[in-house]
Parts: sequence; C-alpha cells; structure tokens
Amino acid sequence: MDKEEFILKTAMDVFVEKGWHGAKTQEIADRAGINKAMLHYYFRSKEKLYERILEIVLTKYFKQLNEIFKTEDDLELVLRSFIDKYLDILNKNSKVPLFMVRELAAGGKTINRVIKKCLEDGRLKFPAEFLRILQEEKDKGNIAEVDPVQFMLTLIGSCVYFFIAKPVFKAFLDQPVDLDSDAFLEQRKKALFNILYYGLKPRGEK
Amino acid sequence: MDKEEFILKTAMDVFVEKGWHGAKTQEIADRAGINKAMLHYYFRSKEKLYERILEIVLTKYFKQLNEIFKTEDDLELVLRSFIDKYLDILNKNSKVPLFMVRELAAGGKTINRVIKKCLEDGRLKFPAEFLRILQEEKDKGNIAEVDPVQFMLTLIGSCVYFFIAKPVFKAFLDQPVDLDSDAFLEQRKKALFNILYYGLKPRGEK
DNA sequence: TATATTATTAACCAACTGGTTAAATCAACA
DNA sequence: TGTTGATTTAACCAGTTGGTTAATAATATA
Repeated sequence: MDKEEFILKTAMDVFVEKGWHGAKTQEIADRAGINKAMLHYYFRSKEKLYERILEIVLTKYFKQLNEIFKTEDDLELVLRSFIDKYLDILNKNSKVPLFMVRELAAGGKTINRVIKKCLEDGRLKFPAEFLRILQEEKDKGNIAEVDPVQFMLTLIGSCVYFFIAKPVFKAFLDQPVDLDSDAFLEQRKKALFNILYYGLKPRGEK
Repeated sequence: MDKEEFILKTAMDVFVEKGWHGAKTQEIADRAGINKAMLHYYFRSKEKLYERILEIVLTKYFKQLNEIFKTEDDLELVLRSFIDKYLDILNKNSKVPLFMVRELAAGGKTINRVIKKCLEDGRLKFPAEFLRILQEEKDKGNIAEVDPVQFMLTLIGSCVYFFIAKPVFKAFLDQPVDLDSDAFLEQRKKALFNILYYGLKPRGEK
C-alpha cells in the first residue's frame, strides 16, 4: 500500500475522531509509524494535511449521500429507502456527522469552504433534491400538510443524532441495549419509518 | 457580583463553546480580565475548574429537564408539552447538547462520572420517566405499536439535532431561513408535534 | 495603628506543539 | 560502479500551554 495514502488514512482517523484541536501531529505520526519530519515531508503542515483530509472525507461522504436518490417511486418507498440507505451510510461513516458538526461549530473556515465548494460543484444534491420530491408529493396531495423543510429537519435529526449521541445514550439508558448491533440498526430503520410515516396516534387499520 | 462566580461563568462559556481541548486557560483569563495566576489561585488547575463547571452546567440542565414532567395529561398533551418545554430548554441552553456529545465522544472520564453521579442522585429523572409514560400509554392502547425506546430516540434526535446542527443547516440550505428566530422555533414546535403524532401519511380528517 | 488575611502581579518553568534543517540512508539506473 | 533522486532520521527551534513562585498590594481585624 502506498505510504502517503497510509499516512493520510491514519491522519484521517485521528482528525475525524478528535477534531482539529484534539488531533496532535505527534499522535498522527506515532499511529502511522513515522516521525513528525516525515509528516512535514509529505504534507508540509497540519493545516494542509487537514485540508486534504477534509476534501477526501466530505467528497466520499457526499458521494454516498447522492447514491440515495437513484430511484423514484411513490413517497412511501422513497421514505423507506431513504431511511434504509441513509442509516447504512451513517453506520459506515459513524464519526463523520459529529466531525462536521464539531468543526463547523468551532467556526472552521476550512470545512466551510470545502462544503461550499462541494455544493457549487454539484457534488452534493442531497438536501435540495429531497426537498423537491417532498414539495412535489405535497402538491399532489400524496402527503399530509407538512412543511418540507420541517420534515427534513426532523428526518435528518432522528437519523443522524442516534449516531452522534450513542455515548450519551449509553450513559443514560440504564437497561442495557446493544446500540451497535446490526439487529438494532434494522429495528431502528423499521421503527423510524413507522413513526415518521404513520405517527404515534393509534390507528384503526392494521 | 462575586469575582469567583464571574470567572466561573466566563470559563463556562469558553468550555461549553470550545470543549476541553479548544478551551485555553489564557483565553479564559483574558475574557475574565485576570491573569493565569489568578485562575490558579481560585481553582488550582484547569482540570478542577472544568470539573466544577461540568457539575454546574449539567446539574442546571438536568434540573430544567426534570421540570418537563410536572403535569400528566393524556398522551397528546404530554407529547405536545414535552416538545414545547424541551425546545425552550434547548433554546436557552443551545450549546450544552453539543458540549455533552463532544466531551463524551472524546471519552471524557470527568463528564461520564458527573453524569453517572446525577443519575444515581436522582437528579435526572428524564429518560426513565418518559419511557414509563410511553409504555403505560402503549399498554392502555392509547398509542400505536411503537417501541418506546425507538420513539424516544426519534423524539430526542429530532428535537436536539436541530440545535446542534444549525451551522450545518446554515451551510447547506440555499434558501435563507432564519433558524434563530422565535417565530421559527414556534413553527418547529408545531411541525414536530404534527409529524410525530400524525405522521406523514395523508389523513382524511381535518 | 499594627497585624493577619486575602487578592493580585510579574516573572518564571517544564512540557508540549507545530515546524525545520542538515545529514544520512536507500533505491534506481546509466 | 558511481551518480542522482527520493526517503528517513536525529537534533533542533520558537511559540504555546498549563502551572508555579515570591513579592507585593489591598482588605479586614484586633
């Protein structure tokens, strides 16, 4: 495996896990089995390394998000498949959302620039595309009178927060639930669809 | 105002905003109008200061959360008032959730200990109490067949993530929406209830 | 007023951080 | 083989970080 690529991969883990402030070049070097001079040799500076990693992580993540909208069936299926695919993506990239949130909240200029670039690029169609579908279905009367933006916020929140807040839930739930198991993920997908599509109100039909 | 308290308050802002790694004692001292020696004089170390702040912030936050469950009406009202109160609390403590998530994700031993203490203390009844109500209502057939834990994860996520991810939404939404206005908050409360209670499926009745 | 007690400062320190350099090692290949 | 270029190392540097100290100023107290 290419050495530079290996260092990049290692550094990625550290940055995504700990963010800009928490990530130390020494730790990156150690975990990659090199010394700091080598980091400088390959990437010049922490800042430049960070920027390259941001570009890679976000581009890869956004690309997966775009994959969600390949089929267009009726809304029930769109929602079901959205939840299904989104949760799978989140499960595979479980640290990316917190990473994004953390860096953006810290006022990260770099990440903001990279995101803006991806949006202009057309590299991320996600929010706009989903809003369009929702609006369309609403106009056709296929869904209830719900503001698409509000539904979007709800949907994203109830999908993403679970992954961001696993440590919180683990600290709070007294009953032991294995939040990391595949079984729980599948259970989560089903429940999420049911709640968002049918709501909590008791229903007559099966 | 008591000097120590003022420093504490200032340090709180910095810690909650930037987390353990991002918060520098120099910045805390500067913002409090003192020098680092005074910090040492009052609190001995960054660690001790951090611990005191954690205790204060979490205790205060949890106390507000407990206030949510003062009335017990039918579930529709419980849910409505939960969303109403929870969103108000989040709005007043908008940086606390990200703070908790960030520190827990970084493996923070201190915050984990403080949380554990609050739970044993009985200082936080929140998740257990809500789960109990949900289970009860479900048994009585007042709500649909939904796993209370799953509904809880969904509800919390769709409430909290909005506040955590404002910078993300701001980066992604092309249409300018004022996410910080009171009007939007009220709109969010209504929409959230409607989605979670009635779902997205079109309904016959008004 | 003299005397403790409390609060504050300036100067300092060791450890750590990101970054740099010159010299040494390794690999390719003419 | 010797020369060229890429890779790696050890030593080093300046700036920052959290923390400490002794001396001083302010305040209370007798």
